[in-house]
Amino acid sequence: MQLDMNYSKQRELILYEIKKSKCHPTAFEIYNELKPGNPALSLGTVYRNLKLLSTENKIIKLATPSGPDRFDGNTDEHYHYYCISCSKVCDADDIKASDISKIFNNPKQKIVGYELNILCICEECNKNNIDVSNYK
Amino acid sequence: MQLDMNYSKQRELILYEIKKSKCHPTAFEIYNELKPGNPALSLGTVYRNLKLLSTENKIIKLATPSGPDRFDGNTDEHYHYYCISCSKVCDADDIKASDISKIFNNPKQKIVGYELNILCICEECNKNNIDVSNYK
DNA sequence: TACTAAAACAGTAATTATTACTGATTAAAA
DNA sequence: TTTTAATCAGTAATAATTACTGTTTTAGTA
Ligand SMILES: [Mn+2]
Ligand SMILES: [Mn+2]
Ligand SMILES: [Zn+2]
Ligand SMILES: [Zn+2]
Repeated sequence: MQLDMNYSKQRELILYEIKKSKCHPTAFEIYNELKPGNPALSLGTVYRNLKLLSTENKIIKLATPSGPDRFDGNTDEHYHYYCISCSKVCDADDIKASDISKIFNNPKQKIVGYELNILCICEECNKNNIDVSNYK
Repeated sequence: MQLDMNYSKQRELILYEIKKSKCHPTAFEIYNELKPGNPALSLGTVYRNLKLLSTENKIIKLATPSGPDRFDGNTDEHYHYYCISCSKVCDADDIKASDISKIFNNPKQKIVGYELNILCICEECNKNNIDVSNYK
């Protein structure tokens, strides 16, 4: 895995962990995953590298409707399902930026990207008949 | 302005302030706006009421790509431009939920809404020729 | 390889955003 | 009215994130 930026053992570890993960982990989740095998790792290092990696476009920072920021190793522009019941974040692989841009008519702003969270009840929560009247 | 929930002077003030505002203020901005005319108002009361008002669907809580939550007195489903240079949030009035729903094919999840932030350089920042290579 | 400078580290402190607690006040219900 | 429940202000606590500091690691160069 190429960093294209200054190397450190920790930076490589953190990037590898995010790339491997499919569940859009938080900084703290990444830290907890790596800590057992790397006891000297500090949470500050995780935060610092997540910020650096995202400004270098190696990863994407996701703001979700509630809770801490999440991180995504898939840097292709794509969008997310967000379950309002269990807060799970899943990729919406079938929606493309070109589809979204189609719904505009001549915005005055210069558009540089989209963040789309599709609020939903995920399959699993739906099976469990979650009462959803309290949410939103 | 009807509350349809327990009344308090502070609750009414806060709701009125959000409804009046066009700029999607943060809790702290609302507090600062109201404090001079209401010296006894506490920030905790602002947070508590913002949470209550949004669970009662009187207002909407907005998560933005960075910074604290913002609040919106317009509860019609609508979407936002978010300037990556100055963090300004503007309504995207021309995009409808039905337009967004069109771009799906049979999601497994039960969709309950969308949060779309259109990342952009706003008109004003664009005029000022903001260098944008450092962003995103 | 050895030297130097820059970057990154761990550990900790500080800051920001938000929520929880407590005893006093206000609103709603009886 | 009297009673009960909700809300308040003020404060403390928690969660998320960033900043600081002295040490270690990496990178550039002789
Ligand atoms: Mn993703
Ligand atoms: Mn709005
Ligand atoms: Zn779920
Ligand atoms: Zn701007």
